[in-house]
Amino acid sequence: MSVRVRMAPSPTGTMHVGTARAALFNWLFARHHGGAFILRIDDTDRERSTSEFEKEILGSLRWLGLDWDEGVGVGGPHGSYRQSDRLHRYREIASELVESGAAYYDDRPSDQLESLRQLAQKEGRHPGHYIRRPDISADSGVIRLAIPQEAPVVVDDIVRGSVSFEAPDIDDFVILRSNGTPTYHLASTVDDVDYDITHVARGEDLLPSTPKHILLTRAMGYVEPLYAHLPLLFGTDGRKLSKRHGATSLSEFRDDGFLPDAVFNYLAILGWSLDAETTVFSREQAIEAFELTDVSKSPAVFDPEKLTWMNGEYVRAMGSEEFTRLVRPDVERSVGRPLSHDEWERFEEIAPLVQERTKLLPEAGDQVTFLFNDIDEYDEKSWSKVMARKGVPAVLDEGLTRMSALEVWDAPSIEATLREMPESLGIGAGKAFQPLRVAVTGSSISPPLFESISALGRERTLDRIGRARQKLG
RNA sequence: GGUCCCGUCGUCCAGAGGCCCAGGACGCCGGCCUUUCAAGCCGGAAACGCCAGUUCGAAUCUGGUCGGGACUGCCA
Repeated sequence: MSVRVRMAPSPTGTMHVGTARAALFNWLFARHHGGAFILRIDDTDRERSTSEFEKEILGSLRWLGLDWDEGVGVGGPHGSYRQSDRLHRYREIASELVESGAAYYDDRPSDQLESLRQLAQKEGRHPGHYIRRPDISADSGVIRLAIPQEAPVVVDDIVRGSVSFEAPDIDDFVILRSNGTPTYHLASTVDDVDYDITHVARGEDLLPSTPKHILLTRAMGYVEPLYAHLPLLFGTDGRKLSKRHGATSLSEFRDDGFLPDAVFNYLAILGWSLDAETTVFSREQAIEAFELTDVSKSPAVFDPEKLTWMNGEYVRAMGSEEFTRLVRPDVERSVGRPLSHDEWERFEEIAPLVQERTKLLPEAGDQVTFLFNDIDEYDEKSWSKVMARKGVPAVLDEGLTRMSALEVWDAPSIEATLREMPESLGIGAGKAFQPLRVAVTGSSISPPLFESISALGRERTLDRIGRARQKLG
Protein backbone atom coordinates (compact mmCIF):
# COMPACT_ATOMS: atom_id res chain seq x y z
CA MET A 1 0.00 0.00 0.00
CA SER A 2 1.28 3.45 -0.76
CA VAL A 3 2.10 5.82 2.02
CA ARG A 4 -0.75 7.86 3.49
CA VAL A 5 0.06 10.23 6.32
CA ARG A 6 -1.90 12.96 7.99
CA MET A 7 -1.64 16.07 9.98
CA ALA A 8 -4.51 16.63 12.39
CA PRO A 9 -4.42 19.99 14.12
CA SER A 10 -7.07 21.09 16.58
CA PRO A 11 -8.44 24.53 15.82
CA THR A 12 -8.17 25.58 19.43
CA GLY A 13 -5.27 27.92 18.84
CA THR A 14 -2.91 29.24 16.21
CA MET A 15 -0.45 27.05 14.32
CA HIS A 16 2.32 26.32 16.77
CA VAL A 17 5.87 25.73 15.51
CA GLY A 18 5.90 22.31 17.14
CA THR A 19 2.79 21.32 15.25
CA ALA A 20 4.24 22.80 12.10
CA ARG A 21 7.40 20.75 12.54
CA ALA A 22 5.36 17.57 12.88
CA ALA A 23 3.39 18.55 9.78
CA LEU A 24 6.63 19.20 7.94
CA PHE A 25 8.02 15.76 8.74
CA ASN A 26 4.80 14.12 7.60
CA TRP A 27 4.85 16.15 4.43
CA LEU A 28 8.48 15.28 3.70
CA PHE A 29 7.77 11.63 4.32
CA ALA A 30 4.78 11.66 1.97
CA ARG A 31 6.64 13.52 -0.74
CA HIS A 32 9.69 11.31 -0.44
CA HIS A 33 7.61 8.19 -0.89
CA GLY A 34 5.23 9.61 -3.44
CA GLY A 35 2.39 9.15 -0.97
CA ALA A 36 -0.52 11.27 0.17
CA PHE A 37 -0.43 14.00 2.79
CA ILE A 38 -3.83 14.53 4.36
CA LEU A 39 -5.14 17.43 6.42
CA ARG A 40 -7.78 16.57 8.95
CA ILE A 41 -9.27 18.95 11.47
CA ASP A 42 -9.63 17.48 14.95
CA ASP A 43 -12.40 19.67 16.27
CA THR A 44 -14.16 17.35 18.67
CA ASP A 45 -13.62 19.88 21.42
CA ARG A 46 -16.52 22.08 20.41
CA GLU A 47 -16.01 24.46 23.30
CA ARG A 48 -12.60 25.61 22.20
CA SER A 49 -12.59 25.05 18.45
CA THR A 50 -13.22 28.04 16.22
CA SER A 51 -13.35 28.57 12.50
CA GLU A 52 -10.97 31.52 12.91
CA PHE A 53 -8.28 29.23 14.24
CA GLU A 54 -9.00 26.74 11.50
CA LYS A 55 -8.48 29.44 8.90
CA GLU A 56 -5.32 30.60 10.59
CA ILE A 57 -3.95 27.06 10.61
CA LEU A 58 -4.72 26.45 6.95
CA GLY A 59 -3.14 29.76 6.06
CA SER A 60 0.00 28.99 8.02
CA LEU A 61 0.36 25.60 6.40
CA ARG A 62 0.02 27.13 2.96
CA TRP A 63 2.47 29.86 3.86
CA LEU A 64 5.01 27.24 4.87
CA GLY A 65 4.43 25.54 1.54
CA LEU A 66 3.01 22.31 2.90
CA ASP A 67 0.37 21.43 0.34
CA TRP A 68 -2.00 18.60 1.10
CA ASP A 69 -3.52 16.08 -1.26
CA GLU A 70 -6.70 15.37 0.63
CA GLY A 71 -8.50 17.10 3.41
CA VAL A 72 -10.13 20.29 4.52
CA GLY A 73 -10.09 22.85 1.76
CA VAL A 74 -9.18 20.44 -1.02
CA GLY A 75 -11.65 17.61 -0.48
CA GLY A 76 -11.14 13.95 -1.22
CA PRO A 77 -12.99 10.64 -1.07
CA HIS A 78 -13.58 10.75 2.67
CA GLY A 79 -16.02 13.59 3.15
CA SER A 80 -15.28 16.81 4.93
CA TYR A 81 -12.17 15.72 6.85
CA ARG A 82 -13.57 17.62 9.79
CA GLN A 83 -14.33 15.49 12.81
CA SER A 84 -17.34 17.53 13.81
CA ASP A 85 -19.02 16.26 10.65
CA ARG A 86 -18.48 12.63 11.55
CA LEU A 87 -19.98 12.38 15.02
CA HIS A 88 -22.47 9.74 13.91
CA ARG A 89 -19.61 7.57 12.74
CA TYR A 90 -17.83 7.70 16.09
CA ARG A 91 -21.06 6.94 17.96
CA GLU A 92 -21.69 4.04 15.65
CA ILE A 93 -18.26 2.56 16.37
CA ALA A 94 -18.66 3.18 20.08
CA SER A 95 -21.94 1.27 20.25
CA GLU A 96 -20.52 -1.54 18.16
CA LEU A 97 -17.72 -1.84 20.66
CA VAL A 98 -20.22 -1.92 23.51
CA GLU A 99 -22.19 -4.63 21.76
CA SER A 100 -19.10 -6.73 21.15
CA GLY A 101 -18.17 -6.35 24.81
CA ALA A 102 -14.96 -4.50 24.05
CA ALA A 103 -16.34 -1.36 25.63
CA TYR A 104 -18.85 -0.52 28.32
CA TYR A 105 -21.01 2.24 29.71
CA ASP A 106 -19.87 3.85 32.90
CA ASP A 107 -22.11 6.17 34.89
CA ARG A 108 -19.98 6.54 37.97
CA PRO A 109 -19.77 10.13 39.20
CA SER A 110 -16.53 11.97 38.75
CA ASP A 111 -15.78 12.26 42.45
CA GLN A 112 -15.88 8.50 42.73
CA LEU A 113 -13.39 8.14 39.90
CA GLU A 114 -11.29 10.85 41.41
CA SER A 115 -10.98 8.97 44.67
CA LEU A 116 -9.94 5.86 42.75
CA ARG A 117 -7.19 7.88 41.13
CA GLN A 118 -6.09 9.20 44.48
CA LEU A 119 -6.03 5.71 45.84
CA ALA A 120 -3.80 4.61 42.96
CA GLN A 121 -1.55 7.59 43.51
CA LYS A 122 -1.30 6.83 47.21
CA GLU A 123 -0.39 3.22 46.55
CA GLY A 124 2.17 4.20 43.94
CA ARG A 125 0.37 2.49 41.12
CA HIS A 126 -0.89 3.58 37.78
CA PRO A 127 -4.53 4.78 37.78
CA GLY A 128 -5.13 1.93 35.36
CA HIS A 129 -5.09 -0.42 38.29
CA TYR A 130 -8.38 1.03 39.47
CA ILE A 131 -10.12 2.61 36.50
CA ARG A 132 -11.79 -0.61 35.39
CA ARG A 133 -15.21 -1.97 34.55
CA PRO A 134 -17.32 -1.81 37.71
CA ASP A 135 -19.29 -4.84 38.85
CA ILE A 136 -22.60 -3.15 38.35
CA SER A 137 -23.21 -2.51 34.67
CA ALA A 138 -24.68 0.73 33.42
CA ASP A 139 -26.55 1.72 30.30
CA SER A 140 -25.71 5.38 30.23
CA GLY A 141 -22.85 7.75 30.96
CA VAL A 142 -19.53 7.63 29.20
CA ILE A 143 -18.28 4.69 27.18
CA ARG A 144 -14.92 3.25 28.13
CA LEU A 145 -12.77 0.76 26.31
CA ALA A 146 -12.09 -2.34 28.39
CA ILE A 147 -8.36 -2.96 28.29
CA PRO A 148 -7.60 -6.68 27.77
CA GLN A 149 -5.41 -7.69 30.67
CA GLU A 150 -3.78 -10.74 29.09
CA ALA A 151 -0.78 -9.23 27.38
CA PRO A 152 1.34 -6.11 27.31
CA VAL A 153 0.97 -3.75 24.38
CA VAL A 154 4.07 -3.20 22.32
CA VAL A 155 4.50 -0.09 20.21
CA ASP A 156 6.97 -0.70 17.40
CA ASP A 157 7.96 2.87 16.96
CA ILE A 158 9.89 3.93 13.87
CA VAL A 159 12.05 6.39 15.73
CA ARG A 160 12.10 4.90 19.20
CA GLY A 161 12.12 1.20 18.56
CA SER A 162 10.07 -1.17 20.64
CA VAL A 163 8.23 0.37 23.61
CA SER A 164 6.23 -1.90 25.85
CA PHE A 165 3.33 -1.04 28.15
CA GLU A 166 1.92 -3.42 30.73
CA ALA A 167 -1.85 -3.83 30.47
CA PRO A 168 -2.53 -2.84 34.10
CA ASP A 169 -0.78 0.46 33.42
CA ILE A 170 -3.36 1.37 30.82
CA ASP A 171 -6.65 2.63 32.19
CA ASP A 172 -10.06 1.94 30.69
CA PHE A 173 -10.14 5.28 28.94
CA VAL A 174 -13.22 7.17 27.81
CA ILE A 175 -13.98 6.92 24.10
CA LEU A 176 -17.40 8.55 24.09
CA ARG A 177 -18.38 11.36 26.42
CA SER A 178 -21.71 11.36 28.21
CA ASN A 179 -22.89 14.07 25.80
CA GLY A 180 -22.34 11.65 22.93
CA THR A 181 -19.25 13.28 21.48
CA PRO A 182 -16.10 11.24 20.93
CA THR A 183 -12.85 11.85 22.73
CA TYR A 184 -9.68 12.51 20.83
CA HIS A 185 -8.66 8.86 21.18
CA LEU A 186 -11.77 7.52 19.47
CA ALA A 187 -12.12 10.12 16.76
CA SER A 188 -8.49 10.04 15.82
CA THR A 189 -8.28 6.27 15.76
CA VAL A 190 -11.47 5.83 13.76
CA ASP A 191 -10.33 8.41 11.24
CA ASP A 192 -6.92 6.85 10.85
CA VAL A 193 -8.64 3.57 10.07
CA ASP A 194 -11.28 5.06 7.79
CA TYR A 195 -8.78 7.19 5.88
CA ASP A 196 -6.37 4.28 5.42
CA ILE A 197 -3.55 6.03 7.21
CA THR A 198 -0.37 3.97 6.96
CA HIS A 199 1.97 5.99 9.19
CA VAL A 200 1.22 8.18 12.15
CA ALA A 201 4.06 10.59 12.87
CA ARG A 202 3.25 12.87 15.78
CA GLY A 203 4.73 14.43 18.87
CA GLU A 204 6.29 12.30 21.55
CA ASP A 205 3.73 13.58 24.02
CA LEU A 206 1.31 11.12 22.44
CA LEU A 207 3.49 8.08 22.98
CA PRO A 208 1.69 7.17 26.23
CA SER A 209 -1.62 7.29 24.34
CA THR A 210 -0.44 5.01 21.59
CA PRO A 211 -1.14 1.70 23.31
CA LYS A 212 -4.70 2.93 23.74
CA HIS A 213 -4.95 3.69 20.05
CA ILE A 214 -3.50 0.33 19.13
CA LEU A 215 -5.97 -1.50 21.36
CA LEU A 216 -8.85 0.54 20.02
CA THR A 217 -7.86 -0.17 16.43
CA ARG A 218 -7.65 -3.86 17.15
CA ALA A 219 -10.97 -3.86 18.97
CA MET A 220 -12.46 -2.40 15.83
CA GLY A 221 -11.01 -5.31 13.93
CA TYR A 222 -8.19 -3.58 12.10
CA VAL A 223 -4.43 -3.56 12.10
CA GLU A 224 -2.88 -0.41 13.47
CA PRO A 225 -0.72 1.89 11.34
CA LEU A 226 3.00 2.30 11.90
CA TYR A 227 3.86 4.93 14.49
CA ALA A 228 6.70 7.40 14.69
CA HIS A 229 6.94 9.59 17.75
CA LEU A 230 8.81 12.77 17.05
CA PRO A 231 11.00 14.53 19.62
CA LEU A 232 9.40 17.55 21.24
CA LEU A 233 10.51 21.14 20.77
CA PHE A 234 11.80 22.99 23.82
CA GLY A 235 12.45 26.63 24.56
CA THR A 236 15.96 27.91 25.21
CA ASP A 237 15.46 27.27 28.92
CA GLY A 238 14.98 23.56 28.27
CA ARG A 239 11.29 23.59 28.98
CA LYS A 240 8.47 22.82 26.62
CA LEU A 241 8.15 25.57 24.04
CA SER A 242 5.49 28.05 25.04
CA LYS A 243 4.46 31.67 24.81
CA ARG A 244 7.06 32.59 27.38
CA HIS A 245 9.73 31.92 24.80
CA GLY A 246 8.53 34.62 22.44
CA ALA A 247 7.01 33.82 19.10
CA THR A 248 5.60 30.31 18.91
CA SER A 249 3.03 30.50 16.19
CA LEU A 250 3.89 30.43 12.53
CA SER A 251 2.00 33.60 11.74
CA GLU A 252 4.09 35.52 14.24
CA PHE A 253 7.21 34.46 12.40
CA ARG A 254 5.66 35.52 9.14
CA ASP A 255 4.81 38.91 10.63
CA ASP A 256 8.30 39.30 12.03
CA GLY A 257 9.74 39.06 8.55
CA PHE A 258 10.83 35.45 8.35
CA LEU A 259 10.74 33.72 4.99
CA PRO A 260 8.81 30.47 4.58
CA ASP A 261 11.81 28.76 2.97
CA ALA A 262 13.99 29.67 5.92
CA VAL A 263 11.44 28.49 8.47
CA PHE A 264 10.98 25.30 6.48
CA ASN A 265 14.72 24.68 6.42
CA TYR A 266 15.15 25.50 10.09
CA LEU A 267 12.29 23.30 11.23
CA ALA A 268 13.71 20.47 9.14
CA ILE A 269 17.04 20.51 11.01
CA LEU A 270 15.32 20.21 14.38
CA GLY A 271 15.52 16.48 14.89
CA TRP A 272 16.79 15.61 11.46
CA SER A 273 19.70 16.38 9.20
CA LEU A 274 20.34 16.13 5.50
CA ASP A 275 23.85 14.81 6.07
CA ALA A 276 26.82 15.43 8.33
CA GLU A 277 27.79 18.78 6.81
CA THR A 278 24.87 20.56 5.21
CA THR A 279 22.77 23.01 7.17
CA VAL A 280 21.18 25.04 4.39
CA PHE A 281 19.33 23.01 1.82
CA SER A 282 16.36 23.15 -0.51
CA ARG A 283 12.99 21.51 -0.20
CA GLU A 284 13.92 19.21 -3.06
CA GLN A 285 17.05 18.07 -1.29
CA ALA A 286 15.07 17.46 1.88
CA ILE A 287 12.41 15.44 0.07
CA GLU A 288 15.08 13.40 -1.64
CA ALA A 289 16.84 12.50 1.60
CA PHE A 290 14.07 12.37 4.19
CA GLU A 291 13.36 9.19 6.10
CA LEU A 292 11.48 8.82 9.39
CA THR A 293 14.08 6.28 10.50
CA ASP A 294 16.69 9.05 10.55
CA VAL A 295 14.78 11.25 12.96
CA SER A 296 16.49 11.94 16.26
CA LYS A 297 15.10 10.63 19.53
CA SER A 298 16.04 13.51 21.78
CA PRO A 299 14.15 16.76 22.15
CA ALA A 300 15.40 19.85 20.35
CA VAL A 301 15.71 23.39 21.63
CA PHE A 302 14.18 25.92 19.31
CA ASP A 303 16.80 28.62 18.80
CA PRO A 304 15.45 31.90 17.36
CA GLU A 305 19.01 33.13 16.79
CA LYS A 306 19.86 30.34 14.43
CA LEU A 307 16.55 30.77 12.64
CA THR A 308 17.39 34.44 12.20
CA TRP A 309 20.80 33.61 10.79
CA MET A 310 19.22 31.16 8.41
CA ASN A 311 16.71 33.75 7.31
CA GLY A 312 19.60 36.04 6.42
CA GLU A 313 21.02 33.26 4.30
CA TYR A 314 17.78 33.03 2.38
CA VAL A 315 17.39 36.79 2.09
CA ARG A 316 20.84 37.06 0.54
CA ALA A 317 20.26 34.12 -1.75
CA MET A 318 17.15 35.50 -3.41
CA GLY A 319 17.13 37.55 -6.57
CA SER A 320 17.33 41.28 -6.13
CA GLU A 321 14.00 41.86 -7.89
CA GLU A 322 12.29 39.42 -5.56
CA PHE A 323 13.86 41.06 -2.54
CA THR A 324 12.72 44.46 -3.71
CA ARG A 325 9.19 43.24 -4.22
CA LEU A 326 9.08 41.47 -0.86
CA VAL A 327 10.32 44.33 1.27
CA ARG A 328 8.14 47.00 -0.26
CA PRO A 329 5.51 46.82 2.50
CA ASP A 330 8.22 46.93 5.14
CA VAL A 331 9.91 49.93 3.56
CA GLU A 332 6.64 51.80 3.25
CA ARG A 333 5.76 50.98 6.83
CA SER A 334 9.09 52.38 8.01
CA VAL A 335 8.73 55.47 5.89
CA GLY A 336 5.17 55.89 7.04
CA ARG A 337 3.52 56.32 3.67
CA PRO A 338 3.30 54.75 0.21
CA LEU A 339 6.23 55.59 -2.03
CA SER A 340 5.94 57.29 -5.40
CA HIS A 341 7.35 55.76 -8.53
CA ASP A 342 10.42 58.00 -8.39
CA GLU A 343 11.00 57.26 -4.75
CA TRP A 344 10.76 53.59 -5.41
CA GLU A 345 13.43 53.87 -8.08
CA ARG A 346 15.63 55.54 -5.53
CA PHE A 347 15.23 52.54 -3.30
CA GLU A 348 15.91 50.11 -6.09
CA GLU A 349 19.23 51.79 -6.69
CA ILE A 350 20.61 50.67 -3.36
CA ALA A 351 18.36 47.68 -2.75
CA PRO A 352 21.12 45.10 -3.38
CA LEU A 353 23.27 46.76 -0.73
CA VAL A 354 20.37 46.73 1.69
CA GLN A 355 19.64 43.11 0.89
CA GLU A 356 23.12 42.06 2.02
CA ARG A 357 22.46 43.73 5.33
CA THR A 358 19.03 42.29 5.99
CA LYS A 359 18.23 39.26 8.09
CA LEU A 360 14.60 40.01 8.81
CA LEU A 361 12.54 41.85 6.22
CA PRO A 362 11.52 44.80 8.42
CA GLU A 363 15.19 45.65 8.93
CA ALA A 364 15.37 46.66 5.30
CA GLY A 365 12.90 49.44 5.92
CA ASP A 366 14.84 50.89 8.81
CA GLN A 367 17.97 51.10 6.69
CA VAL A 368 16.47 53.31 4.03
CA THR A 369 14.08 55.74 5.68
CA PHE A 370 16.76 58.42 5.31
CA LEU A 371 16.20 58.27 1.56
CA PHE A 372 12.62 59.44 1.89
CA ASN A 373 12.13 61.28 5.12
CA ASP A 374 13.94 64.38 6.25
CA ILE A 375 16.22 63.93 9.20
CA ASP A 376 14.30 65.38 12.10
CA GLU A 377 16.89 64.39 14.61
CA TYR A 378 20.27 62.81 14.26
CA ASP A 379 21.08 59.63 16.05
CA GLU A 380 22.35 60.95 19.34
CA LYS A 381 25.27 58.59 19.80
CA SER A 382 26.38 59.03 16.23
CA TRP A 383 26.31 62.79 16.51
CA SER A 384 28.29 62.98 19.71
CA LYS A 385 30.81 60.44 18.53
CA VAL A 386 31.38 61.73 15.03
CA MET A 387 30.27 65.33 14.75
CA ALA A 388 31.52 66.74 18.00
CA ARG A 389 35.11 66.52 16.86
CA LYS A 390 37.36 69.26 15.62
CA GLY A 391 37.76 69.51 11.89
CA VAL A 392 34.28 68.30 11.09
CA PRO A 393 33.10 71.66 9.72
CA ALA A 394 36.02 71.64 7.31
CA VAL A 395 35.13 68.15 6.20
CA LEU A 396 31.54 69.14 5.53
CA ASP A 397 32.60 72.26 3.66
CA GLU A 398 35.02 70.30 1.54
CA GLY A 399 32.45 67.63 0.77
CA LEU A 400 29.89 70.23 -0.11
CA THR A 401 32.26 72.01 -2.46
CA ARG A 402 33.37 68.85 -4.16
CA MET A 403 29.90 67.45 -4.69
CA SER A 404 28.49 70.76 -5.82
CA ALA A 405 31.04 70.72 -8.58
CA LEU A 406 30.07 67.33 -9.85
CA GLU A 407 28.64 67.19 -13.34
CA VAL A 408 27.53 63.61 -13.20
CA TRP A 409 25.64 62.44 -10.11
CA ASP A 410 26.34 58.78 -9.70
CA ALA A 411 28.16 56.61 -7.21
CA PRO A 412 31.44 56.30 -9.17
CA SER A 413 31.70 60.06 -9.68
CA ILE A 414 30.85 60.80 -6.07
CA GLU A 415 33.36 58.25 -4.90
CA ALA A 416 36.06 59.63 -7.23
CA THR A 417 35.91 63.10 -5.80
CA LEU A 418 35.31 62.16 -2.17
CA ARG A 419 38.21 59.71 -2.25
CA GLU A 420 40.52 62.66 -2.71
CA MET A 421 39.29 64.29 0.47
CA PRO A 422 41.31 62.46 3.11
CA GLU A 423 44.58 63.38 1.42
CA SER A 424 43.69 66.95 0.64
CA LEU A 425 42.59 67.49 4.25
CA GLY A 426 45.37 65.44 5.69
CA ILE A 427 43.08 63.17 7.68
CA GLY A 428 42.15 59.51 7.74
CA ALA A 429 39.41 58.03 5.61
CA GLY A 430 37.15 57.42 8.56
CA LYS A 431 37.40 61.02 9.74
CA ALA A 432 36.54 62.21 6.28
CA PHE A 433 33.62 59.95 5.53
CA GLN A 434 31.85 59.44 8.84
CA PRO A 435 30.77 63.07 9.23
CA LEU A 436 29.31 62.98 5.75
CA ARG A 437 27.51 59.78 6.59
CA VAL A 438 25.93 61.25 9.70
CA ALA A 439 25.01 64.44 7.86
CA VAL A 440 23.40 62.58 5.01
CA THR A 441 21.81 59.57 6.71
CA GLY A 442 21.45 60.81 10.26
CA SER A 443 23.47 57.95 11.67
CA SER A 444 26.99 56.56 11.73
CA ILE A 445 25.52 53.24 10.65
CA SER A 446 24.11 53.14 7.15
CA PRO A 447 24.35 51.48 3.79
CA PRO A 448 27.56 52.27 1.87
CA LEU A 449 28.13 56.01 1.62
CA PHE A 450 28.65 56.76 -2.06
CA GLU A 451 25.70 54.71 -3.17
CA SER A 452 23.54 56.22 -0.46
CA ILE A 453 24.46 59.72 -1.58
CA SER A 454 23.84 58.82 -5.17
CA ALA A 455 20.41 57.41 -4.42
CA LEU A 456 19.49 60.38 -2.22
CA GLY A 457 20.08 62.80 -5.08
CA ARG A 458 22.10 65.96 -5.43
CA GLU A 459 19.67 68.47 -4.00
CA ARG A 460 18.82 66.56 -0.85
CA THR A 461 22.42 65.62 -0.21
CA LEU A 462 23.76 69.14 -0.48
CA ASP A 463 20.88 70.42 1.60
CA ARG A 464 21.50 67.93 4.37
CA ILE A 465 25.20 68.60 4.51
CA GLY A 466 24.42 72.30 4.67
CA ARG A 467 22.02 71.76 7.53
CA ALA A 468 24.48 69.69 9.49
CA ARG A 469 27.11 72.36 8.91
CA GLN A 470 24.73 74.97 10.22
CA LYS A 471 23.95 72.95 13.31
CA LEU A 472 27.65 72.87 14.06
CA GLY A 473 27.74 76.65 13.94
C1' G B 1 4.02 9.13 43.47
C1' G B 2 3.33 5.89 38.99
C1' U B 3 4.14 4.70 33.59
C1' C B 4 7.07 5.83 29.51
C1' C B 5 10.85 8.54 26.78
C1' C B 6 15.54 11.05 26.34
C1' G B 7 21.01 12.12 27.64
C1' U B 8 27.72 14.06 22.07
C1' C B 9 30.44 21.40 22.27
C1' G B 10 25.91 26.81 25.47
C1' U B 11 22.36 25.34 21.12
C1' C B 12 21.00 22.22 16.46
C1' C B 13 22.92 18.05 14.00
C1' A B 14 27.01 13.96 12.23
C1' G B 15 28.76 9.64 14.45
C1' A B 16 25.09 2.74 13.89
C1' G B 17 32.96 -1.16 17.94
C1' G B 18 38.68 0.62 15.43
C1' C B 19 38.29 5.84 9.84
C1' C B 20 37.15 10.12 16.59
C1' C B 21 43.18 12.83 21.09
C1' A B 22 35.13 13.26 17.94
C1' G B 23 33.12 16.33 12.32
C1' G B 24 29.58 20.42 10.39
C1' A B 25 26.21 24.67 11.67
C1' C B 26 24.41 28.82 15.07
C1' G B 27 26.36 31.67 18.92
C1' C B 28 30.97 33.34 21.29
C1' C B 29 36.35 35.08 21.02
C1' G B 30 40.55 36.79 17.86
C1' G B 31 42.33 38.28 13.02
C1' C B 32 41.93 39.75 7.75
C1' C B 33 39.04 42.86 4.44
C1' U B 34 37.01 47.84 5.16
C1' U B 35 34.62 54.93 5.18
C1' U B 36 30.26 52.73 9.14
C1' C B 37 27.19 48.45 9.62
C1' A B 38 26.71 43.91 7.53
C1' A B 39 28.51 40.08 4.37
C1' G B 40 32.85 37.27 3.22
C1' C B 41 37.50 34.85 4.51
C1' C B 42 41.06 32.80 8.21
C1' G B 43 41.88 31.03 13.15
C1' G B 44 40.35 29.77 18.31
C1' A B 45 37.82 28.14 22.83
C1' A B 46 33.97 24.62 23.50
C1' A B 47 31.03 18.04 24.22
C1' C B 48 30.72 11.90 24.29
C1' G B 49 26.46 13.17 32.29
C1' C B 50 28.65 9.55 35.88
C1' C B 51 30.15 4.43 37.44
C1' A B 52 30.79 -0.43 36.33
C1' G B 53 30.86 -4.40 32.68
C1' U B 54 31.54 -6.86 27.63
C1' U B 55 35.74 -6.47 24.12
C1' C B 56 42.40 -6.64 21.83
C1' G B 57 39.59 -1.99 21.27
C1' A B 58 33.37 1.76 23.19
C1' A B 59 30.72 8.11 21.97
C1' U B 60 28.91 3.67 19.71
C1' C B 61 26.87 -2.80 23.16
C1' U B 62 24.95 -4.16 28.50
C1' G B 63 23.68 -2.92 33.61
C1' G B 64 23.32 0.67 37.22
C1' U B 65 23.22 5.69 38.64
C1' C B 66 22.27 10.76 38.10
C1' G B 67 19.83 14.48 35.35
C1' G B 68 15.96 16.28 32.04
C1' G B 69 11.16 15.59 29.83
C1' A B 70 6.24 13.74 28.50
C1' C B 71 1.96 11.47 30.23
C1' U B 72 -1.06 10.39 34.42
C1' G B 73 -8.89 14.51 32.14
C1' C B 74 -15.76 13.18 29.80
C1' C B 75 -8.10 18.49 26.42
C1' A B 76 -5.77 17.13 22.27
